[in-house]
Amino acid sequence: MNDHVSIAAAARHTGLPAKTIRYYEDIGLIEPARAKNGYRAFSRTHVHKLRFLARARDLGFSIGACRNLLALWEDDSRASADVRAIAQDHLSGIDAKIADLQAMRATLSHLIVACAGDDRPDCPILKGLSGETQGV
Amino acid sequence: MNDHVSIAAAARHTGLPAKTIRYYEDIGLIEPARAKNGYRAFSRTHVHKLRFLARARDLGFSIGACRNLLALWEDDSRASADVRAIAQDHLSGIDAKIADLQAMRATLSHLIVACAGDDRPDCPILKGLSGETQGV
DNA sequence: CTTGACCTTCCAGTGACGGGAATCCTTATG
DNA sequence: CATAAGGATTCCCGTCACTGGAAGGTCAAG
Repeated sequence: MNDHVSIAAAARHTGLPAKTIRYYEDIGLIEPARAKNGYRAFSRTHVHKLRFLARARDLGFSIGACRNLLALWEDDSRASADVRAIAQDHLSGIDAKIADLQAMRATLSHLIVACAGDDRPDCPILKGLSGETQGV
Repeated sequence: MNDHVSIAAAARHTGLPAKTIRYYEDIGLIEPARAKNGYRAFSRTHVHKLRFLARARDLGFSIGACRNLLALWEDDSRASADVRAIAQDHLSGIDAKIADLQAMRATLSHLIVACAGDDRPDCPILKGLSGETQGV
């Protein structure tokens, strides 16, 4: 019992805001014990889980994916293929987002390069946004 | 009056869902006229504005940035520098996001490569997420 | 006894819409 | 003339993953 820590300590150990930890309890990701006064009491295991969650979120996994990863993490008889599938899926999503952003970046930087950026009103960026095709 | 079109026609002309057009009116981006029956009536100018918004959103500009761009677009005495500043700012944001995603991508793909992805429980991905440093 | 640092719950807001209900307007058909 | 279909309207809730803040309970120190 003595090795349980408060939410502020759990926050310090994991880098997560206390608010976020409460939220994770709300949505059923963790179930910390309660002290007699009603305060949350986090065991070492819970802190470890929270650190796992923090890292997974840092890597961009959604809460849903984190839930699945956490379940696999706790399942000693898991198949690593299941974990890999989740990670691979997420990687595909990341790649898609990168591709989208790079396409935006390309268009936008073309427009920016073409724009004088002075005090005159003539502006290729606005022209591009209003649909006029730019000469190459 | 006759050259005004319904919201469905405006949606067709711009590629925006009708719901989105109503939302843009809600937040004050456009102010379509109303027919006697209460239906929205979009002039050619409004459709043009909506197309502008659609393209700007496609390039990832936030609604706030779109509002500013639209104001500059309608201001004949604008300075192209102001437009350029908004675009440049957005480009920086895109670059930051790309960098974030590429960092995630790097970590994640290392973990995926290291994972056998078979029916055994041993899994470098879970180990990585739980904080164990992987040997290089 | 009070102050201040914690902790609790609950409610509201974020960005940019999307889904769906309940209702109204117009036109075509039986 | 009744009605059905196909649009249009407003309004409210849900999304995702939190974040901020209010109102109040708990505890150790001075």
